[in-house]
Amino acid sequence: MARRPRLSKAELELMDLIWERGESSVRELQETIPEKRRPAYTTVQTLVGRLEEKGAVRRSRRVGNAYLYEPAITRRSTYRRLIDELVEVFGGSATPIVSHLIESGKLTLEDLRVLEREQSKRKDGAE
Amino acid sequence: MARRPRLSKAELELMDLIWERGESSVRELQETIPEKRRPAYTTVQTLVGRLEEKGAVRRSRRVGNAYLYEPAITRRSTYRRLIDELVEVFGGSATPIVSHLIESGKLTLEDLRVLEREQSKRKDGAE
DNA sequence: GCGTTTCTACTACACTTGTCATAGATTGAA
DNA sequence: TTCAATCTATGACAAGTGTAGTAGAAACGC
Repeated sequence: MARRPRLSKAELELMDLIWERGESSVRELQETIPEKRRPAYTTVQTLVGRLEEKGAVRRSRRVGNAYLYEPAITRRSTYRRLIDELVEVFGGSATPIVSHLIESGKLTLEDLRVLEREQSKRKDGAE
Repeated sequence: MARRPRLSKAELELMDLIWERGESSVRELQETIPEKRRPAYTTVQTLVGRLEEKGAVRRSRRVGNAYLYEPAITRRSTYRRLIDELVEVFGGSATPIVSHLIESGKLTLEDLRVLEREQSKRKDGAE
């Protein structure tokens, strides 16, 4: 029911599939997961059930004897929440996070420049 | 024992105090926590115990009948791990994280420019 | 219509996390 | 030396998470 429920790691991964595929059955979701780390059918079923309880997905319709599920929250708001929580750990400040990203090589100077340009442009448009 | 153990939220907050204060007793840690959200003494004791099991702190010495604990891992490597895990959720890409930070207003264009300049400088120095 | 397949509903269970209580050991002070 | 204060050791417990099994309902193929 929560607008931005707290999702666990496994739930998040499942949501990614659901956002990607849209309306899906438990079977489809399970088979979409690469075989190497594919959990049992009922494991996926349990996770989808929990996602439903949390208001992250809803049943859209029925096909055969199976339910189809669709997202009830957006990827955006979910990721947003994740990041907000990380920022909180960092005492509310975002720059240390970016510094770490740079140091770990995950974010290059070039990435920064692109982001900066994009942002300048957006700002221009807005004014 | 792990070099970069996985710490829970409460454990992380406690580590922050320990990094801040250095060598500390359970009592000192507990009393350092703002009264509004200060947990019971034994709660802190349990958390410190778990941190010790995880290899995040170690007993440094004894004062009176109490132990003092000191960090056994660095803040840096710990934060690094947190961020690496978030990046993983984002499919290994860091730029969406920065985009979100910008959108949420946690990171300004000015922050970006500063970070970029710092990074350019560091790179110059390295070459 | 009836068996086979496929779903859902429900239960289970070990591990982690946040929270704390109780019991017994250690100290410090009178 | 003995008692109150303070620690440590240990146990407990509810909620959340990852994982899966079983029972019974529903649908599909013939």
